Amino acid sequence: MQPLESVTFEDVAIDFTQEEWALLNISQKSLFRDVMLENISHLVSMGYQHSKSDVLLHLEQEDLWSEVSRFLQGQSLGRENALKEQEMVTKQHGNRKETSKAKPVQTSHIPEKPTECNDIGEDINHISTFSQHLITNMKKKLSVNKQCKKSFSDKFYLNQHKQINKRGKSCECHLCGKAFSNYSSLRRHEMTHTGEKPYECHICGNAFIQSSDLRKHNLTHTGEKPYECHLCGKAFSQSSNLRQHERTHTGEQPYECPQCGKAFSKCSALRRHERTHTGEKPYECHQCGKAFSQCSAVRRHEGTHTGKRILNAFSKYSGLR
DNA sequence: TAACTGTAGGGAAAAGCCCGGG
DNA sequence: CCCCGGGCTTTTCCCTACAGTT
Repeated sequence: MQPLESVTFEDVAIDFTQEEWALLNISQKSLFRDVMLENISHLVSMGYQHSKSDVLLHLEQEDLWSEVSRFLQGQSLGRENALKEQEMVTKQHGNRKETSKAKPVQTSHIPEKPTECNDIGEDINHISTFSQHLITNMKKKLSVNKQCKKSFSDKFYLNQHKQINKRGKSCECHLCGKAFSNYSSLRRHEMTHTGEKPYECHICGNAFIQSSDLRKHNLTHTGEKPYECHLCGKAFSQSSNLRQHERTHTGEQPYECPQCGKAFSKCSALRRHERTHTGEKPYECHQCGKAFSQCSAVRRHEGTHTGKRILNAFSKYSGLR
């Protein structure tokens, strides 16, 4: 059995820059706290010999550090060491910016701009959207770590798991935790995070991850519709669209509302229906602000404003009123 | 009764993503 | 490992019909 010291704090750490940290609200910081404490406790429970500097590099937030520090002291430090280390902590913490800079770049969240996430290559314009995005990624990482916790119950397996990860042969995405049947699938999936799209349409410039997606897209330029309904002869560019259409013949309704049991032939119809339960009205009239659950309902309603305007104008000029 | 609204059926186009086989 | 074809899922937009309400 391999010694356990191959496990490092990096393996379970989640990093935030100070800018990112500043964008989080209280509950988000609290979630971060929970995640970090949970991860540390997993390591400690497995006999991880933590070094404070390890931990410090990942915990740049002052208030969080004091909490983690107390936790670690309670968990595994002798009273003697605790005092010594607290000294060391204060020193390092005072220099944390330098320490942070000196650290090799291996963190997953170090955006160059506060509103750009390198994790998935997304540009996010709104601050609240960005912090929400950060927290989503954090939750994803938490779920990954939770999976690890399960598998790490066996120390031998933990080491195996680490070796596999080191070799990069795991078919599990390190960003979202999704598992794949083969390495190629994983590689392709990773493109969805990196934004890499090697197949570009020479007509409109749209790019795609897979060649088959580009081919599918090309049909929109050629107007080709190779899939024909054998019942009514209607043609479609994609087989799935034909299948969708065929449900109008078969009456198949595979999408069922969990609330009332009503069934629908397509997913979007169910989504739309579900808004009648939630009361969600995402579409708003530009003129009067009235909200509607369906886009087309707003458009129809907006027409009544236009109609009124025309009527008013007519009345004005015709002297009626 | 007409106007308006809520809701649902369905068409169309397009994209994202995964799997299995060659 | 890559390419390809096939398939599933989802999204967005649209038009329309029908029933209920004001």
